[in-house]
Amino acid sequence: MSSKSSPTPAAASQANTQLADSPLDSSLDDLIGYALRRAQLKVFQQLVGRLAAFDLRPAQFTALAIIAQNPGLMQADLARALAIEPPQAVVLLNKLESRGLALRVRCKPDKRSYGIFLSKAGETLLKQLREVAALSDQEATAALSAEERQQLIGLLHKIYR
Amino acid sequence: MSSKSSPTPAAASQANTQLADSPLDSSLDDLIGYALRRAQLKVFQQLVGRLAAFDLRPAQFTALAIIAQNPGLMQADLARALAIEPPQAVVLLNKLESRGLALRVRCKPDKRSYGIFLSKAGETLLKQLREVAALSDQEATAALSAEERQQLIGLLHKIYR
DNA sequence: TATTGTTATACTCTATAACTATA
DNA sequence: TATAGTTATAGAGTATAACAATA
Repeated sequence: MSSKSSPTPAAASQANTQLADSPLDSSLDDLIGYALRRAQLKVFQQLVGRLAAFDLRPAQFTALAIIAQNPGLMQADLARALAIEPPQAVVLLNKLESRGLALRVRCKPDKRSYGIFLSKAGETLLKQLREVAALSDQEATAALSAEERQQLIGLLHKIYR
Repeated sequence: MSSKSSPTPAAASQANTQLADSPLDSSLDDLIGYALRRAQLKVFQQLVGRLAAFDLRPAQFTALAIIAQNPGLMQADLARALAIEPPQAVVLLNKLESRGLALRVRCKPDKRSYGIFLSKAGETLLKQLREVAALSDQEATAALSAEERQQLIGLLHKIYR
C-alpha cells in the first residue's frame, strides 16, 4: 500500500481511490442506464438489509403489496405484475403460504386456477413493511430533498409506464 | 379469456390488464426503490439487446470504459470500480483478453499484480459501443425530454456518489 | 386442443473459502 | 505474515421445456 515511487497509472489510480475516492468511471457519467444501475443497486441493498430482519426478500414484499391491492388475483397475474415467470411465482407463493402470510383458494368456476389472498397476519405484516420500505427509501436517498424525490419518481414512472 | 359473468376480483384484474393495462402495483407508486428497479430493468434490457449483437454483456462494456479511462489499473481496482468481487473480475478479464480487447501486463515492481490495458481493437470497439449505449439510452427513455434526462442523471448521481 | 399451475433443469450472477506466487 | 490473483464451489435469480389436471 506504500508504493510511493512508482509513476505508473496503476499506482496513481490506487492512490486516488484511497484518498479522494475520485471516480474511475466518470467517462460513463452521461449514460442514464449506468447511473440508474448504480443508484438502483444502492437503494436495493439498503432495502435488502432492512427486510433481512423479517427474513424477506424485496420481491416477496412486492408480492404482498400486489396481492393486497388485488385480492383474489391468479398466479399468472401475479407473475406478470412482478415481471417474473410463472415457475418463479410458484416458489415465491409457496414460501409466503408456508409462512402463513398468503393463501391460495381454489377458484369456483375454473378449478385449474387459484385466487390468491393475504392472511390477516400477511396484512398486518405488510403495514409494517410499508413503513420499513419508506424508511429505507429515505435513508438510501438522504442526499435528495423531498422535492427532488418527487421529481425523481415522476421521471422514473415516465420511463417504465 | 372470456369469463365474463364472474364478478370476482381475479376476473376483474384479468380484464383490466387486457384492456387499459391499469397497474396492479400502484400501491407501490411512492417508493423510489420500486420505481428505480422497474426503470432500471427496462433500460438494462434495452442495452442487453443492443450489446448482444457484439456478444457482450453490460458489465463487459463498463469494464472496457473503465480500463480506457484508467490504463494500467490493477484487477482489484477494476473490481472495486465495477462493484464486483475479484473472482468475477478474473473471468470477465479472461473473456476480454481472449477476445483480444484487453490485456494484462505484468507489473515491474510487484510481480504479483498486473496492469490492465485496452488493445487497439478494444479502443476501436469501445468507440462504437459508446454510440450504441447512448442510442440505447435514448430509446429506453424516449418518454423523456433532453432536459428531463439531464435532470434524472443529476438526481441519480446524487444518490450513489 | 388449450390453459393453469407445477416440476425439473439449466444458465447466469453473485459471494465465499481456499489455493499459488510473490512480497 | 500479508497481498494479488486465481480456482472451486455454492447460493440466488432467471428462463425454458415438459408434465398433470382441468377446461
